[in-house]
Amino acid sequence: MTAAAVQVLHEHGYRATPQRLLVLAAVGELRHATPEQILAHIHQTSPGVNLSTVYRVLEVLEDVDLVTHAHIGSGSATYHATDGPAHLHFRCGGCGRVQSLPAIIAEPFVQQVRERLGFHADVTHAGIDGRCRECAATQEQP
Amino acid sequence: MTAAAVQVLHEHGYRATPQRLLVLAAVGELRHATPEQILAHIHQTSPGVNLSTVYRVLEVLEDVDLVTHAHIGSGSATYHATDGPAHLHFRCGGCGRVQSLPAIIAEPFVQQVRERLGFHADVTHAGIDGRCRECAATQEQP
DNA sequence: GTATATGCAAAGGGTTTGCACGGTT
DNA sequence: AACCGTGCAAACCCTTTGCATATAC
Repeated sequence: MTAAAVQVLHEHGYRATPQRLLVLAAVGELRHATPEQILAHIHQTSPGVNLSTVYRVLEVLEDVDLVTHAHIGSGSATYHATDGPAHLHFRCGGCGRVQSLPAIIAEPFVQQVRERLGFHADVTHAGIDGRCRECAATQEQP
Repeated sequence: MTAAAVQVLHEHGYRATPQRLLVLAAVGELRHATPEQILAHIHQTSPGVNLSTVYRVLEVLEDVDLVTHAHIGSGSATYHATDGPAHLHFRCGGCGRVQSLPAIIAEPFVQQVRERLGFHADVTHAGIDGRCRECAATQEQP
């Protein structure tokens, strides 16, 4: 898969640098990671990489559609690979855990919004806040 | 209504200061305003008010449930009064306009998420990105 | 060899905090 | 009169940017 990524980068006129492949690998392994988390993961094996590089690399990887980000909660954006089908992000305000569901389940909703406002909603871009089963049960506060 | 707000503040042990009433009024008039926008509005009549006060006041007003905020797009949170029924926010990535719909239309979706994950989704807290009718038609880029 | 990426450090926006003064109760 | 709330300034986090060096092509 890393070979495929090199391919994609080249096709878009980008160079395949170690940092770019490291970030891509980290995103793939972590699923839903912030830039800081990605850097921390990379530092376990490659301590030299810089945070600003992670930001710049993520921009490139989004441009070539290997990665997307979603705004979840109030903190940093979280990045994830665009390998599988589009999905929604549910972030628990109690424990911070992020769960996913295929984006298709929101289709009736998206359809209704389009009918009523003419608005084309991208439900994958923003995470949805709430409480996971466990935290809802234990009434934890955020 | 400002008298009612004074009442609510007092009930929660907060003082009814001019700044708090100014912020509440601004939020009511502006609908969907960022802290900066709220401050700008207030400065038209009361130039002395400080931005950090706006932040602190918004925190208080949220605590007593006179105001809520939603994260829309990548910028600052936007605040709005909790007078009407809960609603969803749709932000156009083309023109930046924010439209609303009653939150009830998302109930089937919320229900389905609860069934499949046990997750209690708060769909009002995060704005939904997309394209409004006009911008979707003209294919504008963000 | 050349243009692009990186590391570093500094700047930038938005938000929070410490402190002394001022205002509400 | 007591205490809470404000203004101001500085600190803070996250993200972006300028520049010289390093590196993929």
